[in-house]
Amino acid sequence: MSKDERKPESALRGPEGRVAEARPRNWLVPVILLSLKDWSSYGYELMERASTFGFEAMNPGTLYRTLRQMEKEGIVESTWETSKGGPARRMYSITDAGKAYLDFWAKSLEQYQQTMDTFFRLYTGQPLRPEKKGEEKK
Amino acid sequence: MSKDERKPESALRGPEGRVAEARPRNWLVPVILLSLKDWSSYGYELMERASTFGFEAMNPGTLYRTLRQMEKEGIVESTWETSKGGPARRMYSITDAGKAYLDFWAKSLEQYQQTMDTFFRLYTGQPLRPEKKGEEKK
DNA sequence: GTATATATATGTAAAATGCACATAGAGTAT
DNA sequence: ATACTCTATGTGCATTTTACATATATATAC
Repeated sequence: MSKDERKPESALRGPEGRVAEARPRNWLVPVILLSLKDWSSYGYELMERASTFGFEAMNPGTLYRTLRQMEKEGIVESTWETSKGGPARRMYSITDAGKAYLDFWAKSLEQYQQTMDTFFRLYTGQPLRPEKKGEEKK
Repeated sequence: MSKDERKPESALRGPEGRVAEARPRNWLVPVILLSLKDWSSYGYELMERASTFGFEAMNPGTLYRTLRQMEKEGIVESTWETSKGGPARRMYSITDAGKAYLDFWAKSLEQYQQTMDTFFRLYTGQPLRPEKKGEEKK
């Protein structure tokens, strides 16, 4: 990735100028963990792989900072790799705690997919009916 | 909803204490708009309805602030309703701009779902394979 | 009258994200 | 040799989003 081909990552905006992009929060962490689950890797490479998940506009600062934070939390660990040509790389690998976290996250994701399905059904289909005065819950 | 049965809204945390919730950012706005699309409503009621979308732990402060902000942006509008018993309610209804915004958001949400599907397929199924040195893209 | 449910709101802090910039090794062209 | 580019990692600061604690007021039930 050459230094000037980075796309601007300013968020999409809807008709009213408000940000209208369904981006998950904390998405970056699970993406990194999933990547590291099978092959250890380093920041620069992870950045490129992240595009697979729609993270094309990934910003280096955020990625590197997140990696360091994740290491502090014990879900990844790193060592310097100086053997290959070019600048040294900090090679990251996932820890057992990291795997556990990823599993946990995946479960949470399942739940959220259901929630979004509900949203869509209501959006495209039958309207959301509120209780009337006489039939309040309990 | 009585004053003390509010659940703590601290986010779900994974094994390492890290937040593990696949909720998209700014989720609240489309949820409100979808609710208002069919029936005008007010904050307190919206809060209860929001639970339908997995917003059980919605916090009043955030909701009311968001509603005011949305009004400033012109995607909802409000009037005071004093006719009914109890404290006055600020009744909100969706504007045309709000409908447009909701449509816009829904499109973005579809993309988001695809991204999550991809994530899930990679998580459960075939591993994510990085290019090896000899076979770089292009 | 005082406790409770209803209803709206603000002030402040913390967390997440974005943007701009800084640094440096190694290879390639001039 | 030196300038340029690609690779690679990072920091500082601002903004946006979300969370937490708390304040206020009206009506009804006891």
